[in-house]
Amino acid sequence: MTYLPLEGSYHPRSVESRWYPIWEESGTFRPEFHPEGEAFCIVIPPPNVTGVLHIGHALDHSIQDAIIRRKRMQGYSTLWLPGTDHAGIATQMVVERELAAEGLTRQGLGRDAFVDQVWDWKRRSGGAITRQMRALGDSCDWSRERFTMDEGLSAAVREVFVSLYERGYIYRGHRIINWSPGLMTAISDIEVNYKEVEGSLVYITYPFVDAEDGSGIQVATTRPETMLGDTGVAVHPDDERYSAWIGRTVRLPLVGREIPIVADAAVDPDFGTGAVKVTPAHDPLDHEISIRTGLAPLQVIGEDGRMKAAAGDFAGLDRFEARTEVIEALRKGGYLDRIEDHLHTVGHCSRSGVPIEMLLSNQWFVRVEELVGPAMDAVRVDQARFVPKRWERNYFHWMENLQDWCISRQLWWGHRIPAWHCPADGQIMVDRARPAQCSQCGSGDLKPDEDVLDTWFSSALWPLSTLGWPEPTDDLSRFYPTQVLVTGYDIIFFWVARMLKMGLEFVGEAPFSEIVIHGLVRASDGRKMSKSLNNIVDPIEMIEQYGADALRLSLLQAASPGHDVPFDVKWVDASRRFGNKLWNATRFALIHLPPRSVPAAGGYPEDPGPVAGWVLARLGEVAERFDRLYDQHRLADAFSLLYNFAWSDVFDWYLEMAKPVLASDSPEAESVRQTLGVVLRDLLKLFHPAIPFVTEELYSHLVEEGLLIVAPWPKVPDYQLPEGMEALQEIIRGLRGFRSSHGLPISQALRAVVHDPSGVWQEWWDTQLSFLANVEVELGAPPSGPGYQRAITEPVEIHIAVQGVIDTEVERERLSRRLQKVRSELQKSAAKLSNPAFRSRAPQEVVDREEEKLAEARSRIEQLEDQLQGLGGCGK
RNA sequence: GGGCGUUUAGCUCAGAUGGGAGAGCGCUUCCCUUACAAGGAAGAGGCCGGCGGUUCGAGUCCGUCAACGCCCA
Repeated sequence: MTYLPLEGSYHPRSVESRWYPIWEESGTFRPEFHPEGEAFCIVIPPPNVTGVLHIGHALDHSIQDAIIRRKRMQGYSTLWLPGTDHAGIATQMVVERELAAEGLTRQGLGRDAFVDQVWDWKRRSGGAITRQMRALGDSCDWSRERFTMDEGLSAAVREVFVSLYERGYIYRGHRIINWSPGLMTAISDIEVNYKEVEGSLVYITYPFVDAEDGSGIQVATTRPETMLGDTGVAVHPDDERYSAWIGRTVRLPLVGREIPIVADAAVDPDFGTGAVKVTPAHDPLDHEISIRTGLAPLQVIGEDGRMKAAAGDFAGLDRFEARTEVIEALRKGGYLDRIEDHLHTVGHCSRSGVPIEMLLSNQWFVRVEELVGPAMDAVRVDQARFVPKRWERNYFHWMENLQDWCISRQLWWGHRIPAWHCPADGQIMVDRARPAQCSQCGSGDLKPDEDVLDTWFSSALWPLSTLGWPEPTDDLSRFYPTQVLVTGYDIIFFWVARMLKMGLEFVGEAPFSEIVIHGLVRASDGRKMSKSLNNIVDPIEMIEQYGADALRLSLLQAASPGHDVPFDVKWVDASRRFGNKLWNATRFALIHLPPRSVPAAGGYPEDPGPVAGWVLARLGEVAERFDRLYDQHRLADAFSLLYNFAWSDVFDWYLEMAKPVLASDSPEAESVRQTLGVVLRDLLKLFHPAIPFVTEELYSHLVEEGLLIVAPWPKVPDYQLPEGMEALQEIIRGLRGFRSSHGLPISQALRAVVHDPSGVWQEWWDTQLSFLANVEVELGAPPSGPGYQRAITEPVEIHIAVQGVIDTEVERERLSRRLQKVRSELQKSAAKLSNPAFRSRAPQEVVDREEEKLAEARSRIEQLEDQLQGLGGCGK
């Protein structure tokens, strides 16, 4: 293969388009690439098949890919299992909208034809997600891609449903659920958005049946139309205002029904009048009260949001029209006392935007009581650990307050509930396949259940079903339980908890050992991204503009574990600039090294000189800390550490210090050149999990052979930190500061005499000072007389020949400022040390360090004062 | 009402186990030095939300108050 040199600057587009197919075709994404390695598996939180990736996915995937790529390089048999979710409601709506554009409805089409349409739609547009994932660089095993409606996964759903039913954990019940009149289906809590609404509180009198004077009990409600379905009035048992009235009967206005006043502790005496109307069919709390007090439910609002026949004169009206009409009728009848403005929260269907109805409905439920215990224990005993740990508190809190889970949905797109009804005798049969006949009456005329399952039901099985369960597959035994789950805190309840419950119930093991929780990506002002605020950032646009690497790195660096991530394009730009920097550093290396000459592993010099030794020692130190942070999933800290090391230690210091050495024919040149190669190679390796494309590209120019994606993870040998590097850096910074404050440009060469009474000077400093500070030095006694200015005092004295070019006033200011600083340091140390308690109770090493600081400050002050005095001599 | 989180530089945020306040961006000044001006060098800027406590020592631990945010009811 001929070698094409690197372009002069970094263009993410051309680099990123190249590598993905190479990686994929080389089989590196598959666990089989490392058949002997220890298994390491992450299942992806499946994105919604109807959707496109948003910036939150980009964060979620960046973290997963960063974890999986490092493990792959460490030799694990890694599997990142991709897939998508069928997203019942969302998908059905998308297709219905499409049909509507052609003037069609799903009802018109019929169930089977409609479901065919959805599959067709999925085939046409379901690939958007996977294309975007490739653009992001996600290194998942596409050969194992799964979809929740795949046959295998559907079989898992049926198996679980039937098993849970047989164990008595699934039942059909008549309970209060969230109902969307817009979509005509039960919906989950997550699909309900609570919004503050300016409503009103309506005070109504329900007259006592046995009172001649028309007196009665006053109730307050935000939903007067529901009074048509009232079957009682409840007060708190301890409420003295009403205790005498408990047991009396009132006549329901407009309807005439006689209903009792009952006592129940769930009533809030401070709300309204303290007496509440009880509508068991339309309010969960009322429903509970009705069960305790024996009040019968009466449904007056229908599933279409219109009043039912039971609403009498109001039947057929829309629920909001009915509200107005009821108020009017109450007014006419003299039952209406007053109406107050009232701010309250109303649940809206997140998909259709319509206010939801809580209503009593026949639905399928999962009883959670028995499933909760093991799922909590698994977290309690660290079989599954939340990272950061504090999220387990939220988890426990939620698990302790669980309600039975309504799993049926009145949709057509989804897993059909494996139940059959016998019209003859009403018998319901649950089975893996259609029963031949009714188990009770023997009739062969059975009707399948019309409903489908909540999408979360299949999501709850994701780690099991994607690995092949209930079949005893090789993947299942090799990769279950998985190692890490990466997801946002917003779905701990809806998803993570349910996976834990199902995994424990059916396999007896938690599906993952670590649950890495990240936050939500927010706009740079901290607000949520939303269409209405018009502040949504499209990750694909970011990729086109700045490159996937830049997007990934900026997200990873900004995402401290478990916290929300404010997003700013500026960071992406900063990351892209980092890519350019890395690019150019590699170009620099390739000036001094033949292309593809660095070994894929090892190659560290045995006996580096001070410059190479320093950077190698730092590399080792940084790599170790980096690994430690990484293992704790503190990726933001890990990559920030690496970023700063790369830019400051390697690019700003090492590359610069390498230049004069490489230009010389000193014996050190070879190890500096060699080190240049291995340090850059290791940087590329360490950075690869975050910025896979650019690192792979640069690696291909630098390293002999092999792909970076599967290159061995760095193992840096121990190097002693050479003496004198920090002192030299201090001297260079001092000289640069001196130049800067006196306006002496770097182009102006300076001469200096170095007085080194303690003999710390190292010969190699000469070259570096000449190159990095443009100062030629000679060792000698401190020169006396004018024409020299002492610039640095620690650890040596440097007297710069200035020949009258410096401004003594400026220098005086500079020194005074420094003096002030050192004096305050001295004071601090002195204060500490003069405290006898400090000396007696602090550890000896802390005291010693303080002593050192004190001594150092003293000598610096002396020298600075000396210098200032010297200045005074040359006039001001 | 219950639970959780946040409060550190102009902005956005790091600061394990208590012991010399940090990064990125922004700002000021200088420099187109042969990897990179998408760059380099120097620099300014902080009663670490308030109060109280523990401790020889608190940004860090405890209590309390305040503001903001999220979740649940």
